[in-house]
Amino acid sequence: MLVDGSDIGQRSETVRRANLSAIARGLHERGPLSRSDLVAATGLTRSAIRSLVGELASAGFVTEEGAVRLGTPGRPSPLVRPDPVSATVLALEILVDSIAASIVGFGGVQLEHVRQDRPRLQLNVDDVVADLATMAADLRARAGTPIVGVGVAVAGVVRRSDGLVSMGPNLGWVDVPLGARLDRVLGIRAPLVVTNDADAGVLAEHRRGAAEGTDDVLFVSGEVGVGGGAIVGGRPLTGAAGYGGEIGHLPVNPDGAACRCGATGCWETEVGEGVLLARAGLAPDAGSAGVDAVLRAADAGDEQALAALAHVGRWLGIGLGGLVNVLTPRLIILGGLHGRIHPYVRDALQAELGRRALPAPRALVSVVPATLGDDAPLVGAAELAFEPLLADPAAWFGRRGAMHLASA
Amino acid sequence: MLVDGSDIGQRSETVRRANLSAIARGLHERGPLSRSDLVAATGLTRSAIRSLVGELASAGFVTEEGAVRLGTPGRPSPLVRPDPVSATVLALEILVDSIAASIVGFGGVQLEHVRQDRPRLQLNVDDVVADLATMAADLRARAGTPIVGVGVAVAGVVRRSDGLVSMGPNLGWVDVPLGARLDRVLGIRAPLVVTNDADAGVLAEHRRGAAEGTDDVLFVSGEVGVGGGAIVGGRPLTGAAGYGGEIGHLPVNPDGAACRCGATGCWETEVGEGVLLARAGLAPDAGSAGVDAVLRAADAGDEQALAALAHVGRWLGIGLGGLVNVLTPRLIILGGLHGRIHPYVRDALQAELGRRALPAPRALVSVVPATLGDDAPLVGAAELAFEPLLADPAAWFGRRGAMHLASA
DNA sequence: CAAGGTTTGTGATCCTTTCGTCGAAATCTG
DNA sequence: CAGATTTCGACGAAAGGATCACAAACCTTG
Repeated sequence: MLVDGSDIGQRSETVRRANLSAIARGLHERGPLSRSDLVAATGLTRSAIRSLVGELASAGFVTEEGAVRLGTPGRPSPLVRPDPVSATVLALEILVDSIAASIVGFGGVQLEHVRQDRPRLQLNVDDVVADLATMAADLRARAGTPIVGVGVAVAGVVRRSDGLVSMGPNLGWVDVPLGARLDRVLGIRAPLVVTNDADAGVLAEHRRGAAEGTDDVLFVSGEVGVGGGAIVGGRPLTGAAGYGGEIGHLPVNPDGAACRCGATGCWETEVGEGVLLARAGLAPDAGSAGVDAVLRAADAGDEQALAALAHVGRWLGIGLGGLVNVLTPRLIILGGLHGRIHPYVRDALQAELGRRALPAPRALVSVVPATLGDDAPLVGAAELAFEPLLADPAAWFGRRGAMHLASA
Repeated sequence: MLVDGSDIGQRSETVRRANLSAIARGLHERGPLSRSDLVAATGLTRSAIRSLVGELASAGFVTEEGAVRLGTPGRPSPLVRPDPVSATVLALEILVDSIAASIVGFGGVQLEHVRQDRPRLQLNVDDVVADLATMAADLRARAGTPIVGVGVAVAGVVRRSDGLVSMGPNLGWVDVPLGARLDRVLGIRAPLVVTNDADAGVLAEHRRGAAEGTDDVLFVSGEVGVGGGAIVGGRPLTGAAGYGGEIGHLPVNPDGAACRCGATGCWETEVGEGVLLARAGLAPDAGSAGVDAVLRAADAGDEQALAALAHVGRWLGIGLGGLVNVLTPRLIILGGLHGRIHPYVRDALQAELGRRALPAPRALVSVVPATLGDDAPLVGAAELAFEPLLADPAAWFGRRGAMHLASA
């Protein structure tokens, strides 16, 4: 019997929560701000800001530093600095050829970081979970900070609600209850959220990368498969149940090659790593080193390599054209494989994009390579893990996150 | 220097606005509710509801009726009823073969309605604008109600910010400043918003049609072209600048037929009306009557008609499969042509959809025909026009909308 | 028909949170 | 050093919902 679900009745306490959240979010996303910056940013009065900042400070999340004089007249405003060790999150990443973990502090500072390259095999779930748990325990011991959330980015189709990986074609996973398993093994009493690697990637680029300040973004991340994530109107595009953005399986050539998903002619079958390698005359599973070889060959003027890149570029443009018509992003970010080959495929891509996309949306969009590299999903997972804290900082005032306890 | 843009500082007056908005929206979308229903719906106290409803009542937007006894123990709660004539909107629709106008009252009641069929020609902008103005003036004179907003749905690519129709292939329009022109001609001092017909359609189905209560919806409306609109996470999918959802121009067959948009192999070229008619052996411009003929022939077992329908059904499934992977809707609504042929293409569509969509999102989605018919865009335009009122009812307390004035 | 239970409306008062305004403090400029 | 500028800190004011007690209206039961 809800009127709107979110538009539920508001009370004065709601206001404080929202304002506290706005301040915490501002500090987390933009770094240290003076109190007067916060006044300007929120439109609240100095009195209100003082009270709110004071609350955050006494809870330990921020510190107030003596005013820095910056040459302007008037009494200088003290700097409010998010304290990185007051609240941290654990971010985990499961990609096709590596797993990684990091601990990120409030404000976005990476405090600890480990990456473990893995042979590109079908990764055994038990091994991955166990290894991540070890890595996490190690990092936590080193950092010694309270954990307020856990974010996991995985190369697969993920149901947000419970972290079920319904399908991870490149990992060989089917219906793996990753969220539940990690939650049990890690024993961290803080919210855990699992998401698709590209969805995490676009969040990362939006918060701390090429898409800062842009509210309509499409992120395409090509590795073995092609993943995608989007920000639409400033919020992540997650469809029902939190699946969503599987743009690699857009049918672009229905009578084309068979795809690992069972269909034929998915976008992935025209722009994936395997296609590029095969068309360049290499083994489709030559991996990252193979891609390097293709690019070197192209630099040297090798016809076959250039043709392979042209093919991928053209089909990138075709698929992106369709996606531009549907989603109208202002920015398309190419990550992973496609970020690397961007300089080589740019012209073919743009030509085809110009042909496929409708003029009006076409005029708005630009295509750029990603700026965060391999760590994008990890950064995004961390950002996602911070969400509960940022949405309602007051809820964390009592408990200082999960320290070292596994019991209820 | 905004912290979030929307997450701007909140104050106590924000709370009242939000609560007033929640009540107004609840009444508009659900119809009359008792005060105790509102208490349950919003989570506010009886005192608060009393005060808020009182405010709406004294502004004239709602009336309170003597309690209806419904057999349950306890004091009966008076019914709060939105007053349809207290605030109305003007909705306009420009489709390929008809234009229409209606006046819709608060609560969603259609008070006046006119539709004018037009020969399917390139519609002259001046004529359309003039005719709509006449229709609107006529309706307004008959209704005599205050207008709080104007919504326009048009079969074209629309920039929301200013109502520019950048392209209306089936109308023969290019870069028509429809919003500005209508605003000038109508002379109504109330917000005017222009939107794509399919975007309006999905909003209508979401509020008052097949998708009530479903937060992830894809609406496909086939007429001469193929339009689309989506609701994602409860909110309309409008990309940058308010373009968006042009799913008819998804490339599904890059080496296929030429599309009116200039590209080749757009979805539209496989599932549009012209394709169905041509494959059934009729003239591609036989229009609605032609479609009827095809369906009758199919009923009679005509091979060619059945094959044509099978073709469209198959390609519908292909395109929808891709869109399911990207957007993960819970419901796909087929409107216009595709709603009419749904019974005939269902099997081919489902078969192909099952093959193209990934299992997880596939399992969530169902495909149904639209329930609102030709008026869907009109209803959606009205809903959109109500948005300013619903978002902040208090802003309308003083002025009772625009009555009959054209001056500033 | 009367008594008791249940639900809701009403009004007074309290609590929370922000706003507005004051004088004081800290800095730059001339 | 005086003046201008900007901010701080603190106080009371204002707004709005919550709480509580009580009355009203309905049902059920004997």
